[in-house]
Amino acid sequence: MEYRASCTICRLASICLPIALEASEVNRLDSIIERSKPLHKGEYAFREGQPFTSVFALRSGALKAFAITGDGKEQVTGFYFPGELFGVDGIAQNRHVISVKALETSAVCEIPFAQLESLSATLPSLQRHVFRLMSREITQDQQLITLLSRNSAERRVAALLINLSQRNAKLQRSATAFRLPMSRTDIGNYLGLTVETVSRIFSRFQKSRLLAVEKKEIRLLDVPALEALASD
Amino acid sequence: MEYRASCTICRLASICLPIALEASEVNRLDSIIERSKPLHKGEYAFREGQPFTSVFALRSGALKAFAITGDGKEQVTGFYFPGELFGVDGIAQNRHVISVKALETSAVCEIPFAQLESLSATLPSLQRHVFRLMSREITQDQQLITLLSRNSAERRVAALLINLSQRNAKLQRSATAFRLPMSRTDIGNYLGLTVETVSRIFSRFQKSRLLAVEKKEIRLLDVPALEALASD
DNA sequence: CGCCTGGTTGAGAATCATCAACATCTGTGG
DNA sequence: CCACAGATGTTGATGATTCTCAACCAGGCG
Repeated sequence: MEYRASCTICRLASICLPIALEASEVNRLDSIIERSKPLHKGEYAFREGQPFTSVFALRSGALKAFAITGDGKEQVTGFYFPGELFGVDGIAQNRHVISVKALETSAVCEIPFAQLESLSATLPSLQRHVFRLMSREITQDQQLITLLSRNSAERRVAALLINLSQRNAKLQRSATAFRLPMSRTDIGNYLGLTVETVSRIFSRFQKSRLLAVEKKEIRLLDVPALEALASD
Repeated sequence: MEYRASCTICRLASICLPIALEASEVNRLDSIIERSKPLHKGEYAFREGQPFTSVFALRSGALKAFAITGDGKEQVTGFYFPGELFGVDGIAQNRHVISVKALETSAVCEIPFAQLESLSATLPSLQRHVFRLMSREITQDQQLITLLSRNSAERRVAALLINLSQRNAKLQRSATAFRLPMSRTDIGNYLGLTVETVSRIFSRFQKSRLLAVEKKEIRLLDVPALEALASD
């Protein structure tokens, strides 16, 4: 069955945890990774409050991360695509502070953290890589903070589209035509906007020929203009 | 001179890196830490773009972290208080992606990262602690994201005050009366608000007896009400 | 003393949220 | 395979919150 795949043959190996590891080291990493059956849409990788035991890597599909706020509402804190690591939020307090659920059918690799820790201690490049992945998460969060802080709705949406485009490119997929795996509601929630505003901006961008929207399928028609909007 | 102090006698040892280390281990950590002369107000611990070589711990004073946005403006991403670790933003790309400068005279401990890495490999509890500190940074960033996402100006300010109060408490300082080391402009920038709005909210909170403001000195008069405002 | 930075307050303008109606899509069971 | 219900998305009208512009005040420093 497909989900028994090993890191050695995973086509994401070059952007996932095994990066910078020797073949023999990959095998050692591989041996501690658990691959369970795929997550269907709406199923959870883990939930907020749950004890932290593992970090995860996404092999296929798409996920969203979210927390429940004081007043019981959902707050989307991020989306994950193949090759990306998640679950490190739980290290600090030994339990997860966010929930992660599947936006579509997704395959995840589970990496028991205790074993990753001991393995890291003997594989300096792995240790460094784990540090690096966590640091990247910090960088991304800070970029989102910057985005949410006092930027117009248009800029927020443009920035998200450019970001998704870049992540698609990294996966050797089209940087200009892709499917948004998340709902408009999730996008709005993530960007600190209402659904209505997101919808209006999509319409506006479409009218001004920046992109073509057909339900969840997106085509970026004027990437430079979107980049300008996103970062000016 | 005071800045030659060692971890062993540092009163912050219990909340800083040495936490959970044996005495002999603390000595090994201590031996790699460099303590340079204090940073004066406005001086930098490091600047955005600078090669990443070390992480830092703040011993005294207060710092602010910020990035420069595409259009050349400052974006404040956080404040640091004694016992807190910073600089881990640089790990991912081997150079710093934010700048950190002193809001007042501050003493920092510099920890060369290469040495911290090798030491971590032989001290499991240190490795775990570094992971933990990075994870905490992620958690904090995500809380800020949640705060910035669609929350009223009042809630943002209340949440910051509560957060500062808690961090003060952790330092054995008063949780209800403290000095804001940062300017109103910095607060606004951090919270995604204009200076004027911050100022108005302080006035409003003062009028409704939630707090007493005298320039930078703050007294929280009704912590429960502020907490309710912050997290409802 | 006067300048400059940082902070406060006011009035008007703009952006985005809210409320509401309607359209479309999904998937479930008949 | 179709019909329908609930979820998801779009569009419009209105209003609130916060930004912008502007004046003014206080304190620190040459």
